[in-house]
Amino acid sequence: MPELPEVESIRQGVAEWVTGRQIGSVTVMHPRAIRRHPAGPDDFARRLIGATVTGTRRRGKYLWFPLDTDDALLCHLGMSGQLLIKAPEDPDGPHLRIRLSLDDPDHELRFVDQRTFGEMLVSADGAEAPDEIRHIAPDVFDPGFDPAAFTTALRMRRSHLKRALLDQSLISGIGNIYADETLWRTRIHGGHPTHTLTVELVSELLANLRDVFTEALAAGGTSFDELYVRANGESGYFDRSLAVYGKQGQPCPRCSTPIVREKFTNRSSFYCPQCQPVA
DNA sequence: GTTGAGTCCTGAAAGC
DNA sequence: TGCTTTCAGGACTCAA
Repeated sequence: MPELPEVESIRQGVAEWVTGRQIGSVTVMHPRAIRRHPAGPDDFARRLIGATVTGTRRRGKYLWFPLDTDDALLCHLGMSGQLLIKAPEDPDGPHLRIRLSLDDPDHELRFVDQRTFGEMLVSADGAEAPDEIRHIAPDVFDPGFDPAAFTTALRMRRSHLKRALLDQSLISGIGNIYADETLWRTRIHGGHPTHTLTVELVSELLANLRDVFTEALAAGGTSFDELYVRANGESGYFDRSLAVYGKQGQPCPRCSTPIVREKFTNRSSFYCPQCQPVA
């Protein structure tokens, strides 16, 4: 499940292979992969063919490839999306959704997505900042991220903390795994009312979030199965460092109390009932 | 503004 | 063994 560290690992992995490369051909194997490109696969391909990729950028879980046409190829990996650099002669595999050939005879870019929650689209004039993600807030590593503004916005919410952390219009890049890990490090329950949070606690939360992301990025991301791999096909190994996510019944690394799993906003949440008492 | 439910989808795992 | 059901997740929509 790609969250910020996984998406950033993938961005770094594909950058050297696509930057400066001209797109040769585009094949859309599954229409759902471009469902937010309403003009259809022919238009999708027409806008890409002949364009040169000028870089790779990311905001939260979205990444995009600015093009020399001022358009951008925007991508969200959803639950199971992968961007892979492959040799053209490598077998397609059953979940190949989009293939982009480059002016590099030995490599091509493939969008592979088992569960088809991921998508690509061409954003018109989106090279600098695609319109389609203008509602996505900066992530914690974005130079435009304002901790004071985030703290104010969070405390003005009448919601629960975990739900707010997963709201990409408030802060981006956080998914279920890193939300649970950050909450555990901050010793706070996801159901904590946002309007009762102190400034100091939000500051501690953000510091822990940065730490979790930084450590995960250094590990190449979290891989539970083959659904997340880096551009070179290798798995990340941060799952070995997870304290609570997926650890129900196992001892809390801090106090040895068994980790609890419960449904929260239609998602599984994992927490230590001793370290993170219900608010 | 916020919540909760529903939708999309696939494949593994569990249940029968 | 084979079929059916459940589950996992992110983004989005919609009714309340």
